Amino acid sequence: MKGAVVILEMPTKRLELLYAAARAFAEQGFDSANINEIASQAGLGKGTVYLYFANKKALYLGVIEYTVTSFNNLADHIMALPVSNWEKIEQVVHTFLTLDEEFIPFLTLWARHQFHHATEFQEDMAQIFSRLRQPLCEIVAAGVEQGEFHTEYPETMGYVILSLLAMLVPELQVPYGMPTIPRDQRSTLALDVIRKILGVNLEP
Amino acid sequence: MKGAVVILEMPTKRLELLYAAARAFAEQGFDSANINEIASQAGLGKGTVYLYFANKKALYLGVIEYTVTSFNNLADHIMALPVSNWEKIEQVVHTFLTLDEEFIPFLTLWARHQFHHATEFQEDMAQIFSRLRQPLCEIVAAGVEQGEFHTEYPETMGYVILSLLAMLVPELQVPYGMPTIPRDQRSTLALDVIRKILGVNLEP
Amino acid sequence: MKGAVVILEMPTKRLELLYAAARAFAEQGFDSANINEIASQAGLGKGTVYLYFANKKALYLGVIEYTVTSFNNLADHIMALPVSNWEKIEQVVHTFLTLDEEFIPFLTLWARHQFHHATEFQEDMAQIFSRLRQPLCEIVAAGVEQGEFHTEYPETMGYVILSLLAMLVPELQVPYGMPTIPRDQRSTLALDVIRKILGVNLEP
Amino acid sequence: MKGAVVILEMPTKRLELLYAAARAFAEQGFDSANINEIASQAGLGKGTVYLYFANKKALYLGVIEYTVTSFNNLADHIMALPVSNWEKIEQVVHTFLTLDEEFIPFLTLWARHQFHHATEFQEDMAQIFSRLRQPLCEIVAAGVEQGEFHTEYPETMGYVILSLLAMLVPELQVPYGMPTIPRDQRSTLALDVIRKILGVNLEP
DNA sequence: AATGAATGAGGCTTCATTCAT
DNA sequence: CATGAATGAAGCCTCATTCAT
Repeated sequence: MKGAVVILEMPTKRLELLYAAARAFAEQGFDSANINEIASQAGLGKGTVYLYFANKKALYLGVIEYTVTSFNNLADHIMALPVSNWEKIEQVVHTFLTLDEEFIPFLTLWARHQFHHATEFQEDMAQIFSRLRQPLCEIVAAGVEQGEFHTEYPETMGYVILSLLAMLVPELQVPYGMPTIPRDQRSTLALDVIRKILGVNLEP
Repeated sequence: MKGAVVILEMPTKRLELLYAAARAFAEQGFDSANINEIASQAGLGKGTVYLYFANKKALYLGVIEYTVTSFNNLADHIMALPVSNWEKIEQVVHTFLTLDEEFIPFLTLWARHQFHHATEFQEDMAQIFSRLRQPLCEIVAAGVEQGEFHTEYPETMGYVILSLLAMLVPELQVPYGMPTIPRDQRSTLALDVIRKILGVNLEP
Repeated sequence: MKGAVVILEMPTKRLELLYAAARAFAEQGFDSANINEIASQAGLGKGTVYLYFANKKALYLGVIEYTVTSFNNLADHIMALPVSNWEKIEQVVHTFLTLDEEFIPFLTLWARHQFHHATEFQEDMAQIFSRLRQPLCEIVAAGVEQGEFHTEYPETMGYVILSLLAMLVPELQVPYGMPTIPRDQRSTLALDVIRKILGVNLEP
Repeated sequence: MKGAVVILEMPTKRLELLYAAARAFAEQGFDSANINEIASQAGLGKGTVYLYFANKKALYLGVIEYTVTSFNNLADHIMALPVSNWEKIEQVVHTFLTLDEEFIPFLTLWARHQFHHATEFQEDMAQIFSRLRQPLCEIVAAGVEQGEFHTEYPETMGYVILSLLAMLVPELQVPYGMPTIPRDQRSTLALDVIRKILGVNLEP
């Protein structure tokens, strides 16, 4: 339950609820997910959910909130490392592609909102997501400024790279569509493409 | 109602229903979309919907089916052009980035299922999506074979390019997040990145 | 279509409608029966039904009306025969147990209302059924008066006999429950029981 | 609520629901009966019905199930009495003709299915009704074997007697049709006819 | 006289939410 | 803090009925 990303302090029950809810929302979507089932999965009674969250929407937003905070913790950690921009990118890639399994539901929900226009609560989501750091954007921008990377649209490239990473996580992809790249080749592939996109010179 | 992509022959009522449904499903998702409202939007009574589609699910699948067929028509057209692989890619990029406005809802639904693990009817969706051509994958594969492009993962790169294009359509993005690239720079940006990814030599 | 009981003059289409409706109502009940299906069975379009009957209820009452009239025709015929009361009973038994197959649905509807408190339109039904002759009641009453039969409740015994006859028609019985008496023994059995009930002396 | 026939143990709410449902189904039939109204009659909210029964059909079958069990309890009691077959018949007649008023709806539903080919759920009904004891059939068969009664069709005569009893309960009859026999003469009349049918010698 | 496309009232059912314990 | 029995709003779907042709 406490993956590397979890630093937030909160009562265990609330956390269990967030994880159970994340699984349900990721698998079934907001409307189809069932409060009763989420409660059971969290080892709680149906009514108890309402002691922690005002209603279903608040629970959903709580999950998203937790996701953003967790991602930010990871980002903060990487951004504070005393390494080159390229090495930071390597860190982000590695971190993203080796996330703990029980964090996948949060990743799924994040991807749904980050890239493809999920329908729930645009306004509230915008507010929560405004707090989300985009380390790749920051790194690319810094790298461009320092002449390490070359691109005219640093921020956009940050998102393009993010999207690339998302495509390499099979759990984020539909069963049909893209072929699955073997686990051990994902980082290599990703870094290879990123290098091309950012015009990074191979070897000095 | 008849954008460039619409070639299918069908009763006007059914078509109006598909467009109204696509708008509703894209905006609100399957569960939240309201049959009654869709009917009204299509200028029909609630009950009339059921003359054309057996139930809400069938309506949803009908929309997806229509989307796939429309995309395939576009793909067929481009793939039949007697031009180089790179020029075909230019065609795909251009077509994708200038889709008719009333096709956007279909595009939204497509993206939701293509990239991010929508929860609706996985089995039925898989069957319908198995018919979807991926012209970019085909073009990249052909280009690699003919020495025009260079990559070790042609199919994956096809999807990466697709994802890149999706990111450049503001209607597919959440209001927060990625900055919007001006309309007239999108193709240039896209082609620039694609060239790098595929290792295409810049004309002298 | 024109069994022995049909004497009423009416347009063929209306008659076909009555027969189709009788089959549907008998098999599925008033609520479950489907106007569209009845129309098809009668070789008519859905809308045409409403040229002959104001609505579903009127169609149902039309069927009942037709049933009553048909039964009365049979009764009138038998009651006019110049034979003994016992021979009239034999006639009724014979007629009842050898009704034309296509009259069975009407028989079913009649039984449903005669004996067991069907729920539809009590008021209207009462009015229509008030026209129904009960030849067995009349015969028993006459027989008692003439010393041919012996019972203190002639009318009730008329209904008891009627009920007995209904029990001997397999199409009126549920698939579980009462055993089916072979066709050729039904009259014998019925007459035997009736004789006992009415205290008719065996042989002269 | 607890008539002589009620022995089953079950939550009060479920029982109230069964009684309210029985009344509604008996009066209006399966289709016309309204779940919302049944719930109100039982002093419950609409949604509560679904805590006890999966759907309308299950509620209906629940009522039938309860009916069969109740009847069987009565039958078991009578069949266990250490008295002659004729006295058992007297018991059945008495019991049948003095059933508690609030059991009448169950009686109505029973009669509808026992005798007249109700249209609801033939398959499920057959299964439930296969559990229904027919004490009259059993008694007649025993009586014939012991030389107490005389008939060639014991089982059929059991049903004939049952039908006779049903005719003597005014609540089972339509308002038109058979005349109502005064309450205090019903047993006498029934036993008189039964004696004749079964060839029982009149006491000297 | 005949049709069937279109309609919308009505009813079953689900499930988020409440609240007495 | 915890519970789950009870609720009723909301929405899908059916089908009798209408009406333009």
